[in-house]
Amino acid sequence: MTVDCDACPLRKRACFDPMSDAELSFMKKFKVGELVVEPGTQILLEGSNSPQLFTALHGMGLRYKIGEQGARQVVNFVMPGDFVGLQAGVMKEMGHSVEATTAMTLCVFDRKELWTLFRNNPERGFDLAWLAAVEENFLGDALFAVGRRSATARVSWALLRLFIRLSSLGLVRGNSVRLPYKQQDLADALGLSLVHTNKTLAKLRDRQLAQWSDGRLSVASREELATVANVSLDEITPPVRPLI
Amino acid sequence: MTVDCDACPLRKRACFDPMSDAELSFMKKFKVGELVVEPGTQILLEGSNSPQLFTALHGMGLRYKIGEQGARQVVNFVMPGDFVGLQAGVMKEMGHSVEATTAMTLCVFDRKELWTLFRNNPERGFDLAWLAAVEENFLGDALFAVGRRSATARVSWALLRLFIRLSSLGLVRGNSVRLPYKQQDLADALGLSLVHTNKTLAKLRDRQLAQWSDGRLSVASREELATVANVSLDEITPPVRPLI
DNA sequence: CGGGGAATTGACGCTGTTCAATACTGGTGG
DNA sequence: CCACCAGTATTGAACAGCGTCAATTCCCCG
Repeated sequence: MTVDCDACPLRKRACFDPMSDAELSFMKKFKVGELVVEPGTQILLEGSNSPQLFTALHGMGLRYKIGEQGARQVVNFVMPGDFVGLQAGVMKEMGHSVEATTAMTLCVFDRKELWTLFRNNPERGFDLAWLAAVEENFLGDALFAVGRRSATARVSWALLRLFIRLSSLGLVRGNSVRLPYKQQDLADALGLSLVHTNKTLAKLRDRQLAQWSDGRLSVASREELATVANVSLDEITPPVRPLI
Repeated sequence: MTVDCDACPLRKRACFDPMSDAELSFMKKFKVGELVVEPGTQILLEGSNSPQLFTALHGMGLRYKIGEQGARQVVNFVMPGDFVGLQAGVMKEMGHSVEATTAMTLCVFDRKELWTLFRNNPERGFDLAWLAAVEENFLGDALFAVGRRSATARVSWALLRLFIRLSSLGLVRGNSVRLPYKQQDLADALGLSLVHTNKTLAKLRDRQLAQWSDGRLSVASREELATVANVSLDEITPPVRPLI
């Protein structure tokens, strides 16, 4: 009982480019199935060469790298609409692992068909390059945050970015949204220790800037949080992007 | 007096995929000229939408972001064979600025032709996605380095990565290579202060691990430097990649 | 009732920042 | 030819942001 692309709940979101009929019918062929996983499941492993590519449909996850001594760097958060496995599809292997944080369901594509995508559907190929460029752009921002911002600004930046991203997906109710990660995940994304992340979150809570507890994130004023994070709201707002 | 793609000195390098005759003839049409700039010249500006895309032919440069208070984060180093402007070509605007560190000459492409590239030359389109994926992969590594490594390991990682990269371009003579950057550039790439970068470089010099002075970098033993950097040599070695 | 994962909080100190002074270089104008 | 200057590299000293260690609490689950 899989979701038909015609009825895809993501397509209608304003944060994605509208899809032409031709593209839609191509996607229906391209999609070969669905993957449903429980929380904690590894979806892709760093260094592996998966035969399958995915687009997240429901649920949220993490992209991360593990270092020699077990240090973990979270590279990005996976949300509905995200394409997963581009590196495996285009290069030899993945540069990071992907893991489900909540229960997830993902559209499954056949890696071998990726090449026919580029040949027969150049627009979709262009879109894939777009996605890669957006990801590159984000990682540059993350690098800036980790390299050049204080702990308070860093945490503010991350929370605001997550909040706005979830907002564009239509998941924010009022001024709060479900954020099903652990403090350790955020710490590993920002290059901070768990303890200091916790204390920084407490400070933001005290200052009424952002409240994240029991898996829900509330942001009273995006503008104030942006001020603390030291970013302008529009440089943090993701562009409308293709859905694949 | 521009360089003809037939005679392109980069194409022969083993670090680039060989180019078919068809690809070669396409590149000759795609290339519309050359840009020659002096050291310090801005090539692309963050947030701008350049009508032109480039491939570095000679010389070296920097990709970087500037924050609100003038903080700078170097996002990558530009070397011969690097494609510059992908983000501008595929998204609305560049996510970072690009500047020439030395004198540079770059092949110039017309941004409007990018779309015909995807349509008429799917292999080249695929290659562009590949390049974007490689860049994404690198930024993930950089994020890991900045987020999770000590200053000594970080500097070692960067020097080793630069060294190996230049080595694959055939620029290393003996065990040393020209590295025309300032310590400030390296500091801004690694999220360190200039002072501490300087002291860390001095330590590596004392320990005979890496010597970088007067614009030349010498590495006696890649293995030892890799040990200090806490990486394996092959995870730091760039893949053979397409040249565009 | 017991156990394990996550969040929280305090104490302590190391790693890296900031401030500041010095030296060295090539370039410029008198 | 030399004084002067700006940019870069180097080094020392004081300080602080953040990491590490450790203890406690809360909560879910068996």
